[in-house]
Amino acid sequence: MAELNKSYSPQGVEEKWYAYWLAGGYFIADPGADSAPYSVVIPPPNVTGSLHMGHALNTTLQDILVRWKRMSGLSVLWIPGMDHAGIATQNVVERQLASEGVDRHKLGRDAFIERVWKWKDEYGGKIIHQLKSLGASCDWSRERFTLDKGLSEAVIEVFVSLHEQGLIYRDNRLINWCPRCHTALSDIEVEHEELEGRLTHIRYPLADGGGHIVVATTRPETMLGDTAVAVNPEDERYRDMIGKMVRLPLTGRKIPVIADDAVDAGFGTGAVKVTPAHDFNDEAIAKRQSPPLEFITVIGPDGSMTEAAGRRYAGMDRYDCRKTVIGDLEHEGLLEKQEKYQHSISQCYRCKTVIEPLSALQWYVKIKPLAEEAIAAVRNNRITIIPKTWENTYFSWMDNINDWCISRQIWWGHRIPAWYCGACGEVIVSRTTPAKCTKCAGTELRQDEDVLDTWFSSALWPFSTLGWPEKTPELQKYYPTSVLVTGFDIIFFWVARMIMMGLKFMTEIPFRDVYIHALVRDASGQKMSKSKGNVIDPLIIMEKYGTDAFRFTLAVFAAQGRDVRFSEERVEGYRHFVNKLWNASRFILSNAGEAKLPETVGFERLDLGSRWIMSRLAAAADEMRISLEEYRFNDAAGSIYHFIWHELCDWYIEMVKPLLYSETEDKQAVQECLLYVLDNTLRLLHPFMPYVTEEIWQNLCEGRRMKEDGGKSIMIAPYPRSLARDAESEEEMSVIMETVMGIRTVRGELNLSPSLELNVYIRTLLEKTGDILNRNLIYLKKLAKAEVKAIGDDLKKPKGSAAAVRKYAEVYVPLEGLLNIDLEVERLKKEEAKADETISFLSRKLNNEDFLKRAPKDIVEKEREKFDECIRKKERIREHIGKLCEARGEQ
RNA sequence: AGGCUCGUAGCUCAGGGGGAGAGCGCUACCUUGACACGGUAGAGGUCGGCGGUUCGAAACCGCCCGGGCCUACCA
Repeated sequence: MAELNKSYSPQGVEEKWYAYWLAGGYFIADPGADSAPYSVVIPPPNVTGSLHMGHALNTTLQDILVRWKRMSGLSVLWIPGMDHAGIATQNVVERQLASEGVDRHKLGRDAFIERVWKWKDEYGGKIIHQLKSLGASCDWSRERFTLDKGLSEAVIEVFVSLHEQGLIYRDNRLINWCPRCHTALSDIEVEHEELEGRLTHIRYPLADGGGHIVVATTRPETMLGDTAVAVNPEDERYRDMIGKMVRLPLTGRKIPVIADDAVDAGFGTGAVKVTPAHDFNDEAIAKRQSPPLEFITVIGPDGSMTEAAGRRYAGMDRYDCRKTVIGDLEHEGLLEKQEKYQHSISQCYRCKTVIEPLSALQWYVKIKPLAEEAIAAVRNNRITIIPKTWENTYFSWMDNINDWCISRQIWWGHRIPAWYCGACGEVIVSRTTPAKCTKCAGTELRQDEDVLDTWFSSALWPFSTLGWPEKTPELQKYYPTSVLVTGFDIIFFWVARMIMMGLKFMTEIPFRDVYIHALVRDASGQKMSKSKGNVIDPLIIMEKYGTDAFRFTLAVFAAQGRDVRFSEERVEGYRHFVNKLWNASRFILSNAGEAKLPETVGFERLDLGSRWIMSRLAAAADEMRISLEEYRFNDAAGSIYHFIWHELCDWYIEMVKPLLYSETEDKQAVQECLLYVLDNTLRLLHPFMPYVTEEIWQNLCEGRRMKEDGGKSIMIAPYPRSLARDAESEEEMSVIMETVMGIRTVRGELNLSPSLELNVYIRTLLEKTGDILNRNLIYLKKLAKAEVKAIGDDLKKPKGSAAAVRKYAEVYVPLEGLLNIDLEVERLKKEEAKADETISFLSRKLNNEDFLKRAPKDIVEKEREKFDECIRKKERIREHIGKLCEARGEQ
């Protein structure tokens, strides 16, 4: 065996084992396997992306599940891949072009797309390497990209098929337009932000000269496109004006005063200017009127004013125009006032540019019929959302869902499979490029210039990545997938749409569970963002503390329903844990002698400590399994942490040292037990800390495996389960532990040197105690540095002794010559006071008739026992104090 | 405006009807042959406030205060 270094350093280790796993093909799924499937599709990161904390958490949690299931014997497939991120990627490449003084229109569509692919090959997919360094055990042989040939075919199939079923249609209405990205966006791609703006009050003179009507607006520049002023029909103030005309300032146009219920008489002046072409509300009002109001588009796709805005304003940027309009109104004496006003503005989720509602012809998915089934799937628990509280979010969105605008005016993406006939205007939607018009047989066909929303293709991800529409073995074996692990921010973008599409095209849910994990924030709870400058780069953390410590920290933080506040100190803390494990392993391996790693260890030949640690190992394994089954990653991590540090290291390793350093018959059994426990511990921990566990495990196995037939890697070693518990040794061990801690408390509280061996007398209070202690004196000697002088149930406390009073026993430490007795008296008085508090609390409770009558019997019984126990304890403490005072008097 | 969520040790957070837990930090002592990235013993908390339900509330319910988030077409 190679000598292990004194402390663990991850450098080199991580790369080595990742390469080893890849070479061994351990990540690769076998659809032909007999074992039950467990499959996960990664939420595909953007091709433009680089690893952030969110990815790190997301990937770590999936990897934990996947490694755990793989070790548990399931046929595991974890599909990785990336999303082509239409708008984001196009933006990146357009910026690149701009720096060369070119724009995409100059370049032309084909050349541009070629350029994006080139970019993708060169820079895209950085994140894939980063996922690998996190340890992600994805099946890279099945990596997919949303613009792959296969996935593109799936997209076309779905589009055409939905169109055939009347679920995709084309319509002209207001859309969310990003003037910078130059494309339409769906409702959920728009972010709302509360900002302080201004509410401008403008006078619109009545055309008949009889006064004016004041309207209030946050967007004065749109007045140039007003086609009405609306008031509430019930509003007495304006009732007479309905039907009259007003003169629209700065334009000379005359527009009517109309009535509409949507107007809130209590807001502003109670009169609203109506700009149907630039406001969603106004559009609705316009369409409700009969005849419908006119739409005048005064702002163009680039965010500047159109000719229709008037010669003075045409070509102006919309914000410059706002200033100009206000100035002009003021000049004409029509500006009533401007007041500060808090309101929310809509911005593009990619570039934060303020959205401009524009009227345009776009493609839509008719969503209600799809949503109904998707709602039902969650309602009937065919799909479980964990934590359950996110179901509310899902339902409330799905219940109020609007049709999905899926066309984007960009080039990078799946081009819409629709063609327009130049001769007759027919729209032909087709899986293949049509040769001639289906209506007039004209050959002058032009394909739609637009591409589909990126999310349209990612909605198909759970089955398109498995080969659909082909009937592949993968699809057969691994659909539906087992779980989707993701953040809440994309419940709408994906989860909901994946469910709709899965149900529609596979007639089956896409995943059984949806695990919604937290958002990673900075230490003060702020969302990490580049603009705030509070981003912590996971790669730097991994470099600094090691990937294992980082992953473990994420897992420990990942409690359900709460966001993660990331703090570097905790990563450091868990790096210490990695090092602790490393050193414990180092100890075990260097003290295992010639022992082989046994496949099982029989309890009968083991000492108490070994039986105890075996039982505790079993307990930890059970806890971890239950926790992982319920996606309680933090609890699973906590269990193994506690086991390794506070049971294996603090107690077991310490207590077997005397055995290992001597030549007793028990020695080999202990060595085997140590190896066995280490082996199982590493396997339990492996899903959380893949690298260090592999590194140690390989050292452990070298030359020590009884059989050489398996064990190439810990990642395919069986996950421990159903190990045997042993209640008796746990019970016995707790007697030892209590006793040891009693002696240590005396030592610590009285400040006796750790190197000083103490003479100890023990009075046993339970029948079994004496026997247990007598059989295990060696542990007391080692763990408490105590020489036990006498044990007995009628033992008298030696004069001038300190005492520790426990449930099973009282421990006496004669202090003669060790220190002054005053200190011990003081300490005991503190204990007495504590006991008094407990006694008074419990007696109040036990004197309460209602409690005795109504509380469950076993609780009452337990409280009574506690009370009795406490009374006895107090008596004993008093006794000790008395004796010490006596002794002091004699001194 | 609705909805969700959080408030527990100095800090970051678990827990959850039967007198409070972890990590880090802090104090004292300790270079004991795995580990000072360590060991032992401690200190430290009216579990945000007020009501209610209950024999019993930090936990369940209501209100309030204070954070955070998500939805929504009040111009």
